Amino acid sequence: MKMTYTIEQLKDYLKRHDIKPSTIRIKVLEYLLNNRIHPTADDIYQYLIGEIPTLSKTSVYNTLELFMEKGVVNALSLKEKELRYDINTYFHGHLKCEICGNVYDFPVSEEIINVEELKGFVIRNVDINVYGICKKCNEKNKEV
Amino acid sequence: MKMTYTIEQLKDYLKRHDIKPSTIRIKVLEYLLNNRIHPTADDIYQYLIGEIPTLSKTSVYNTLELFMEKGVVNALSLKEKELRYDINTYFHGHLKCEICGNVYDFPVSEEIINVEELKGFVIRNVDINVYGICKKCNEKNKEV
DNA sequence: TTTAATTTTGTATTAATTTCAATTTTATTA
DNA sequence: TAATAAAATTGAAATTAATACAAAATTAAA
Ligand SMILES: [Mn+2]
Ligand SMILES: [Mn+2]
Ligand SMILES: [Zn+2]
Ligand SMILES: [Zn+2]
Repeated sequence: MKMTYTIEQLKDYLKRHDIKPSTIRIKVLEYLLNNRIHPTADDIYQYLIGEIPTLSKTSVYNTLELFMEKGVVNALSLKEKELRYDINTYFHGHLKCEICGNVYDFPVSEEIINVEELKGFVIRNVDINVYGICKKCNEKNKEV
Repeated sequence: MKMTYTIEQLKDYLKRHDIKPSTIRIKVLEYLLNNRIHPTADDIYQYLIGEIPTLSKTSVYNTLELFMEKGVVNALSLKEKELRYDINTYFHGHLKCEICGNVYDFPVSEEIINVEELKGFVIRNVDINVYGICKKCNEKNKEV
């Protein structure tokens, strides 16, 4: 894991989002910022248990719940059992490769929701999820 | 429930999708065609148990699984616990009202996925999910 | 320090979905 | 038609991500 943030930066990030910094919250934030792979709660737990041996999974869930309330992360509801979490809250779409399981970002125009049928709706959130095969896996397939 | 399909029509619908028609499959299909509310497996079960008292929930799941394989329905993975099922497999978006819980359709241009970043990807499926407040609930709110 | 507030933990619970073997129904063959 | 094979359905148990919640630990305030 590339270490690109100081503890002070992480603390400030949390404070700016109205979150009191605790060890666990700082570590979860650090993980999310340094691993932009749309991890599941378990991904985060499995990594952090190596750093905080007393960590409970409930704490990871609590932290992510708080992060969601404060707008630090978005949850991705893809066609899979577990939720994934995204520290990038800027409007964008997701592609899940059904071969390798990776979830990639791609840009989406906000124009999508400018349709007559949505006039009168209050839009709080938009999720664009694409399922298919990523470039890498596609090229690997051709070789065979 | 409006009854708009004859048993023969329902049987043909299944046959055209390479599905052997059984009583349960016909009933589930009929429910889906007549109740375009994006129901959950439990919605379907709760209604059909009144018509088929011996029905098991597993059969509803089995049927929906088969329907998905054969392209009769799509599953909607919204930000909620249960999956919903949609007999309308034509490309369109969904809006979930966070007040009344209803899920509405809206048209989406397929242009969305024509972005440079998706070149090289094989796209199998696109989900557009919007969360907010529907017109009805919004107007009800204003009154208060 | 003492007390109060907050955070973290661990266990139990929930609930949608899946698994799978047994049973029932339907189709095929003799 | 009866016997047999194949397919569909059932029901109970297992799975598992997420939640509830009270006790314990940590941190902040008085
Ligand atoms: Mn993302
Ligand atoms: Mn729909
Ligand atoms: Zn891939
Ligand atoms: Zn509504």
